[in-house]
Amino acid sequence: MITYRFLKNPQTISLNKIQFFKKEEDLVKYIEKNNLDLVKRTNSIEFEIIKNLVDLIKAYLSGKKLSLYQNIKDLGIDISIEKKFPTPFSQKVIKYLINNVNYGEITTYSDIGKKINTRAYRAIGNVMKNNPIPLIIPCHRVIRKNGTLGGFMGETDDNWQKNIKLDLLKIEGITQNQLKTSF
DNA sequence: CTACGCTCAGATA
DNA sequence: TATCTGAGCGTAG
Repeated sequence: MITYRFLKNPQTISLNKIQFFKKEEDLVKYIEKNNLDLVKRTNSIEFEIIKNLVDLIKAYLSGKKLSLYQNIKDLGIDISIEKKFPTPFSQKVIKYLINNVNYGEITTYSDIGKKINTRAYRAIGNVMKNNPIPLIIPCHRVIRKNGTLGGFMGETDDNWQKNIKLDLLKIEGITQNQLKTSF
């Protein structure tokens, strides 16, 4: 699910979150709890932008080699990195990730630490954990130094969320032998 | 200040 | 190999 706000001046959308749900039931609950407005707005600028965004994500998921981050910026969609990552440390991590880890590449928490000159590997993981827009900010491309996957969307145990991380890497052409185990 | 975490290297069996 | 332990450090409360 993608949540956003529609901005009036200039007319564009501000991306809020991208979330995954294990069951449809969980999605419905989330919508009710947060009182989300699901009305379709055809024939509007808003609809056009959203359609472009969804088309982009679908293209990416079907294997088209494109930088979601760059393409989405080109659509004029507001991502507000600085608001989503308010601290200097988290901005360093995310900016490194965006600017240096391209489609089909993987890196490790340890590598990022070396590049930004810190040993706070777990803290780097915590930044990723707080990434509200996975896929677009490609934290799925960051794995552990020993070749195992590491966590994804707040989870470190073997579960559906790590499978999503693995699926995304497979889509980008990462092969099993670039990872240590089947996980 | 305390507690926690998408980590890591080293030790142990 | 698998599991445990402490170091390490940014962040939220």
